[in-house]
Formats: sequence, C-alpha cells, structure tokens
Amino acid sequence: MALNVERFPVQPPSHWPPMGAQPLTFAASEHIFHEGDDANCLYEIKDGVVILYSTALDGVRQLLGVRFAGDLLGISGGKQHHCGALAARTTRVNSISRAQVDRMIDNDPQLARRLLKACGSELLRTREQLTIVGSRSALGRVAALLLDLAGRDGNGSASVTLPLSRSEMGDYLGLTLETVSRSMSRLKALNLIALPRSDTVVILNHSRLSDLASGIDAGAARGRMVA
Amino acid sequence: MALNVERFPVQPPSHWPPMGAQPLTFAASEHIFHEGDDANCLYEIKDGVVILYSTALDGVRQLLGVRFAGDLLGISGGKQHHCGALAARTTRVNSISRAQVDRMIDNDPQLARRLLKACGSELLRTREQLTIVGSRSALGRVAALLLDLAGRDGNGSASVTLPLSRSEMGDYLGLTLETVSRSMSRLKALNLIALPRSDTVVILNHSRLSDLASGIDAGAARGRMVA
DNA sequence: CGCCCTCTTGATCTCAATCAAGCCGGGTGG
DNA sequence: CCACCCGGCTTGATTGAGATCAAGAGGGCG
Repeated sequence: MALNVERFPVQPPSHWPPMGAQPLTFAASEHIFHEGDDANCLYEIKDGVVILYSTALDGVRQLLGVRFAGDLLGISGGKQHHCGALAARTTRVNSISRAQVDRMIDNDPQLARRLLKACGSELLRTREQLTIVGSRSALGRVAALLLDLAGRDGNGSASVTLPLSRSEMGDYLGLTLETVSRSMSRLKALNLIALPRSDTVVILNHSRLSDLASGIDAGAARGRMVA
Repeated sequence: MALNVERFPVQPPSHWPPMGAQPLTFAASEHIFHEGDDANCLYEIKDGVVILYSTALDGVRQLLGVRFAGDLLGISGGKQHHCGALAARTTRVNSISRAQVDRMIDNDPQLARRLLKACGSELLRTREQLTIVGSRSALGRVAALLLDLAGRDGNGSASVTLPLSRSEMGDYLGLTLETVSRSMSRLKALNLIALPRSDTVVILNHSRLSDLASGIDAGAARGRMVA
C-alpha cells in the first residue's frame, strides 16, 4: 500500500517544491506511511490533515501531532519512519525522494535551511504538546488542543471542524475518550465553546479558554458541572 | 520503545567543531542560556549534563530533556531560545555563533546534514518522552527515565549517578516528587533496582524494568508494596 | 553540634480511569 | 419513507492512581 516512488531525474534546485515532486492523494483514514516503513520520501502537505502517531508495545497509541497544509512529513531522519502518518480527511501531498533531497542539499544551501527550519518548528510543536500533556489538567489539555486546532486549520473564523474523534483527541492528550467528552461538555456548560455538532466547535471565549490552556484559571476546573 | 540507546550516531565532520568555536565552562546549576534569551549561539556539550526546560505562565516547570556529551543545544531555530538550558553538574561546551554556522552552511553541505540529523534526533527523543508521559503509569515513567539515564550517561555499568533531583524527575515525567520517590521505593522493593544512595541507582533487572517502561507488565504496578 | 535541604513515608482527598448504560445521527434495507 | 442498526458520543456510578497535606529521617556543611 505504501507508494512506490521511483528515482527522479536530477533537477536544478533553489525552488520548492522541486520539479520531481510527485503529487499524491489519500482518502480519509488512509496511511501516507506506517511505522517502520522505509523512509524513502519526504512529503509536503498540499491540503488536508495528517495525524502522526506511534503505537507502543502494549498497543496504546500516542498521537504525536496533527499536521496541515504546508507542513512537511518524514523530516526526522532515520532509515525507517518511526511513526505512522494517517490522513484524517482527503489529503493531497507532494512526495520527493530522500535521495533527491539529499543530492539537492549539495548545491542549494537554501534548501538545507528550509529543512532545518521545518525540523525546528516540528521540534517546537512537539515540545509544546509535551508541556501540555505533562502539566495541565484534563480541562486545560482539551482547551489547548481546541485552540491549537482553531488557530491552525486556518479559516480564521471561530468555528472549527474537528479532524479528530474523541478517542484520537484522548490519544493526543493522554486522556480517555470519556474524559475528553466530559471536558468538552464542561467547556460548553461554562459557555467557553459551543458544539453545534459533535465534530464542530465554536470558540466563544478565546481568552478564558487560553487561560485554562496555560494553567492560569485553575478555578474553572472545579465546581459542579450544572449550568 | 523508550530506549533505543543508539538511534542516530551523529558523526561530526572532520572539521567540527569549527575554528571559531569558543570553549566555555559552567558550574552545576548555572544557566547556559535562559528562556527568551537571544539565540546567538549553538552549543555542543563537551562533557557534563544539561537540563532543558520551559516554564509555563502558572509557574509549572516542564523538563524537555536531559542532554549529554556530544549533544547540540539551541538547534531548534527561532530568534530567541524558547527553553532554558541548565548545567546539572560541571559542564563544558563549545559555543559557535549562529551567524558563523549560517555562513558555513553555504559552502559545506555536510554541516547542514549534521545539523539536520541532530535536529531529527532531538525530535525523536522528544517524541519518546511525550509517549512516556502521555501513556505510562507512574512506575513505568520512572522506569523509562532510569533506563534512559543509565543508557546515556555512558559508563556502561549498571550503576548510574542521577543528574536530577526527585523534583526534577517529577518535572520531566509529569509527576510530583513524592510520586517519583514512592515509585523508586517500589522498584527497589521489587528488586529491580538498588539505591545505595538517593542519587545512585543500580539496575538489577534490566529486562523487567524495560517491560515496565514499555507498558507491558502492568501487573507489577499493582499490589501492596510490602517486600 | 545543629541547621537546612532533600528525600522518604504516611494519611487523606481528588481528578481522571474504568465500567456501564443510553443517546444521537447517519446509513441501509425492507 | 420509515424502521432498524451501527458507530461514535454523552452521561452516570464507582474505583483507583496519583496529588496533596503533613511528619519524620538522613546527610552534608557551616
């Protein structure tokens, strides 16, 4: 199922995506690559949403990130992909062979800089996720994830269509799906969000939500959930 | 999954560190840089131990990693350092100005590759930490950290001098210092480790410890702590 | 010797996990 | 068109792991 990518002819560098880039389309819940697959390619998301995850020996899944248009996949190096990449909805990517990228680095320092930057921002995002998972209450974690998704899926409006199920949100945040669901209900009861559909969130009170997400406002976590 | 001791052996090119490298020494608990400092330099650890951390608005500290000889600091890009770097014991580093590194990339693709690789392995380690914090029990998290430190501080023996206090271990793992202490006591009671001093751990049963760290062996977590 | 700091251990409380029904919406087939 | 079914979501009841509060114990240093 993994896409076989052939050798590409050597291309003059200095622009991105390179000439040899191969456009590919994935339907929702198809894999771009699996954990352990040979890492032959880099991918750039043209549009859609991709979930990065790894699975532990005990079967527990940890989501390592949610990636959108413009993000690169497979930059972390290594012969094999150490995490899986799953399209959360119909997603188009450009794929470029590693070998070609490697060749291009030789005569295009700008490309190296771009990759370095992408890798650095990947690192930054992962560290933020780690901070959230390591030090926030359930309510704060959910608030942080909602704000992140709202800020990232781009349309600028306060309404987000969630690309993740409750269970996936749980795997992202180190929580169970029930706790995620309860937290969403609580945020709704607090009038910080609205939930017109279970996969659609409207941010009603951005600032209080982000206080929760940063761990200030410990108070809102407490108290009976009655409206 | 936590502990591939050798993920990416990062081989410096023959001319690393570069000519302009500045050797610096830091005493225990001195900062190499603070959160928010201008990121003027890259650092390479010659010897010692460095703790990376960030502090949230509510004052909670999250340790983002523990770094040893050979690791690079400050590769994640950005004008400012987004995390602090603290020497856990006497530590010597080489510092190289970013500007110089940037210049060198232009005529040395190998350098770009090395940085990319270092950044990738940083990413990998952070993802492993995230997985541990997001999906393991307290006992498993502590087991994973001990194995990681044992594998990394190098001397190969089963005995490790911990570079972290209980409180720092807690901040690394998303636990309180009391829970860390109790978990260590439990591991000792289970005869998986010995604690000749509170800062010295001897690994007695590597395989069962790593089962705990991977989430297999959920059983050991349960049960009264009596020997 | 005595102070101070960190670590250990104990008792209790709380938040999130677990176990267990319902509920809602969307799709299918009669 | 409606009845049914199925998967994901919500909500409730209970349990339990880890946080919190609170005392000691050990060890290093002035």
